[in-house]
Amino acid sequence: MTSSTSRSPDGRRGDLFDPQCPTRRLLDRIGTKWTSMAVKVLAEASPEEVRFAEMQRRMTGVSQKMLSVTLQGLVRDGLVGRRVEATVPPRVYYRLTPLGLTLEEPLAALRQWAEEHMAEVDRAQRRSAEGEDAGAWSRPG
Amino acid sequence: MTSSTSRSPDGRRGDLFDPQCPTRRLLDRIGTKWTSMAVKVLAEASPEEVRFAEMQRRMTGVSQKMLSVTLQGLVRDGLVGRRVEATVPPRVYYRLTPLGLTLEEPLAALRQWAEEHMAEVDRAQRRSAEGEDAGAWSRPG
DNA sequence: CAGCATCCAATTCGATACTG
DNA sequence: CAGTATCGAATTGGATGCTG
Repeated sequence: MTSSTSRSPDGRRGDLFDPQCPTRRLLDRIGTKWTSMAVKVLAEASPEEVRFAEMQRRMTGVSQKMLSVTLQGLVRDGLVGRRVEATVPPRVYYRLTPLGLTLEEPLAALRQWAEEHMAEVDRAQRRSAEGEDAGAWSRPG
Repeated sequence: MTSSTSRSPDGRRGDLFDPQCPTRRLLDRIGTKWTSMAVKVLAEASPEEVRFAEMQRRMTGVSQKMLSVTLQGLVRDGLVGRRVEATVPPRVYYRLTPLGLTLEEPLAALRQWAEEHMAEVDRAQRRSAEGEDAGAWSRPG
């Protein structure tokens, strides 16, 4: 109800195919390289907090900048909470909010799908790579 | 099948933090702009097939090129099947494979989350935009 | 320690033109 | 109709240097 659906060029219903659509926006977000990984790290620790450096350690390959950007986005979205200890040097802790925890559920389902089925995807890819004609879904037996 | 998490070859933490990891690869894929929307369109039609032009019509804003690239990826992954009618002009039909249908389930869960919670995300964003100090996750009243 | 600013490389996307 | 090819724009990601 935030914005009353922008008009599609062909005037069709503004389902989820506008850039404004929640699903679209969510997928845009979790599609960014490090977001879902950050959520997972925080979910695993939950309800414990995790410090910035610790997160970077667990998210192999993430740069300081990208972790920072990613967490900022999650905090802005209300999915992650941020707590600063004003010590020297400062310590910053993150953890999932209750809202973030609810997101972890469908995200975990997606991970499970990946672990169960990506091998099959790999096989399909290999078949395609071999120039299999793949007459479609009715394979000549 | 579930508990045998994919371990990295080097036997490290083995979790899902290598680029090779299935989850990572899946998220990379569904994170691309049009993939999940294409899956949704095909899922809605399933088990009926959908023609190329019809898909483009339903996916407002997608260009021919991007739809083509998106569908090629899905076909290569074994998530979508493709059938060509050798007429003139030719007709090409797409539909989800059984594997693709199983992906639609967790994807639908994600969409549902988005529809239920993105309004809350919007509110959080607005609060952030107003320069709320946000002393952390313990908010007063 | 945590994070910002800047610059640069890589990828993604879209518009356009062309083909069978 | 359903693509392919190509180019340029926009977005994204990564490395580095600097700050409190």
